[in-house]
Amino acid sequence: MICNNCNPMDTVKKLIKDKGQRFTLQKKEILCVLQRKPQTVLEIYKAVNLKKNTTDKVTVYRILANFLHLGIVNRVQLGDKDARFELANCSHHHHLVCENCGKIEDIQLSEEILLKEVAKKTAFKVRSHSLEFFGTCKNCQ
Amino acid sequence: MICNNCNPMDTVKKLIKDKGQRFTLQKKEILCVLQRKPQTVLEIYKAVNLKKNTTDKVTVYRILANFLHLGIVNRVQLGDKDARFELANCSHHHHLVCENCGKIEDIQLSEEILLKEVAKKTAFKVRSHSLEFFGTCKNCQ
DNA sequence: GTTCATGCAAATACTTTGCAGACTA
DNA sequence: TAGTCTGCAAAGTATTTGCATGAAC
Repeated sequence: MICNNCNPMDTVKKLIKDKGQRFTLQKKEILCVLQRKPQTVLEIYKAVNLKKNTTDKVTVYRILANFLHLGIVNRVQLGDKDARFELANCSHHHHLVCENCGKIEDIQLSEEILLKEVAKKTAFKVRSHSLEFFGTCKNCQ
Repeated sequence: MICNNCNPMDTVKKLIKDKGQRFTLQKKEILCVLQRKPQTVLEIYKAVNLKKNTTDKVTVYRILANFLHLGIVNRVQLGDKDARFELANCSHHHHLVCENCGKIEDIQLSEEILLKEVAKKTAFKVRSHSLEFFGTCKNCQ
């Protein structure tokens, strides 16, 4: 959806407008916040309202649901209870979640071997997969 | 914790008793239900009360929290919103989640290669990982 | 100006806590 | 019988819905 090689903001703006929807201040701010890392609804809500109150929590829920539907964001589950949202980049990647400081790093792996293994072992047709690692980051060791 | 080669019920009973806790009817029923597949709190609650009402929803929450703490169950996130609980078997495995019928199959893979790749690429120390596949099962194709 | 999106209030759903009575060992 | 566990009630969070006002185009 959103490619690393192009400006996410412009790509998303076009996508939204093409659907006959409005590109509002609130959507812009949430996109901006999401550029940093995968975040929970609460984290996004707080980040957006850090300087001045611009966005209601209900609006965050609604915009995220909308973005999810349009494929602008992905929902990821990183061990803990609540889901996180991250920009849907072209490049497929996985996460390294530090159990000590909560830092989330991205990593790209060659998992084709595993996909082949699944294909060989079962009749299940894989559409997507999620792979997350939990442990301690460099700083926390 | 609970090994495939031994009777889960007896193993768990011993584990609970060793901690000075009671092995109640409610715990027994929840264990029985979990033997089938990973399930959400609501699914477990309904399954347990299918024949006759024996267990309050609050009790399901409490027992699951207790089991989680004792390592009797694991919490797994399979794409959808709510967490599922499954018996913690000796054998590490992953899941094939059918997006059509919701069926969940277990699969064992040789993922050492990926763990080595992570070790080579970063300084992150991996303690555990989760790997789930989403797609369509044999029946739904 | 038209239409969609947001904010507020309130409803609904999910999860946790407190306490008295019931049950396990 | 002692001490833990459960059920019920209620509090605390999280998420969704309805509707009038405000913003985008």
